[in-house]
Amino acid sequence: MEIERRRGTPTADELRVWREYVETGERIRSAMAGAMQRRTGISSGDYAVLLALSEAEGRRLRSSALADAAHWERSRLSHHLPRMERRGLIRREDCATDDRGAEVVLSAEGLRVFRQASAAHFGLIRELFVDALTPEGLAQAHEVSAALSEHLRAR
Amino acid sequence: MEIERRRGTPTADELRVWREYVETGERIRSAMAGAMQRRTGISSGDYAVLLALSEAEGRRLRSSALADAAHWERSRLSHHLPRMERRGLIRREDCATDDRGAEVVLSAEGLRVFRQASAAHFGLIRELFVDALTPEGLAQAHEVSAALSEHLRAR
DNA sequence: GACGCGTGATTGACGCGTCAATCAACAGAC
DNA sequence: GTCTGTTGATTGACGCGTCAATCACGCGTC
Repeated sequence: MEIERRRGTPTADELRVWREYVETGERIRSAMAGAMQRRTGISSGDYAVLLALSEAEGRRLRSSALADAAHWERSRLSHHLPRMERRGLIRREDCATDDRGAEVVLSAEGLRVFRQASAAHFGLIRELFVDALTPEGLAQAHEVSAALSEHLRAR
Repeated sequence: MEIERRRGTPTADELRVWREYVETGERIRSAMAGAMQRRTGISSGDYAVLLALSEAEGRRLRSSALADAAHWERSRLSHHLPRMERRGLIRREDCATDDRGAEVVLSAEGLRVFRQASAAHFGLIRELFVDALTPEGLAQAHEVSAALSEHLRAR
């Protein structure tokens, strides 16, 4: 019966599509990360932080706000920021209104690197993703992602 | 802010689909990894190694063959195997025909864990992926992955 | 003003991944 | 036999990510 069948092991076809989906995604992310590193010297993580800061009021954010903006755990940020600070991309300042808090500030160098990285990032999105797909393909990618995403959300 | 379309710069729509694609993929992988860890106590990496070994002749492989089967770098394997050995999932033996080589052998415990993990793995593929998609959605996922994959290959 | 609790942020331990360097053993040329 | 270059595999340094524990401050209550 159908309900019963749906609960079982995926078919060979379904498994094949799953594997394709996962492996392709992995290769694309890895290609993106590698090319960003080579072309601009920063990682995807760095880029996410720089992006969030560049869009913030005064190019500065409380570190928890930064974590929220990038969908990161705070502890991940606490590990990552010292590495970026060491390279002069950001600096941390004490928060005026809350002595517990820290503010993360985009440095001039960080802004410069970010602008450069953005161009590379957009170029790579086109090279790796957009150029690979027809307009219908892009629409399909949207539908598939939306379906998967909605299913995850509703879980 | 005026958005001037330049060669190489994706449109807002294209960017949105890209972001959806990447973020959804990330969430699915992370959900898979987390659930596997919780339900079976092993990571995706462990699973890949156990899978390759379980399919091998005599449930043993030269470590380079194992690396190839899992599409891993050898050094990654060299770091990973001691962790798995410590937990009794595999053991390493000297290779009879080549004194440089090592053979990785699936232990009885490793096989037991693998069988259990396989069931969980298949179940999760259905829960996270197959159940989210209609048959047409599955076909679309295949087409999109194939197009992206082919584009990457041809790059 | 002292106590208790929630919250902002960091730390340490550990797993995971890549890269470059290393080391040991093989294989062919001489 | 011994060079020489190649191959199988490991190591160390470092970046990255999560989890649990911790520290420091803010704030309401008494």
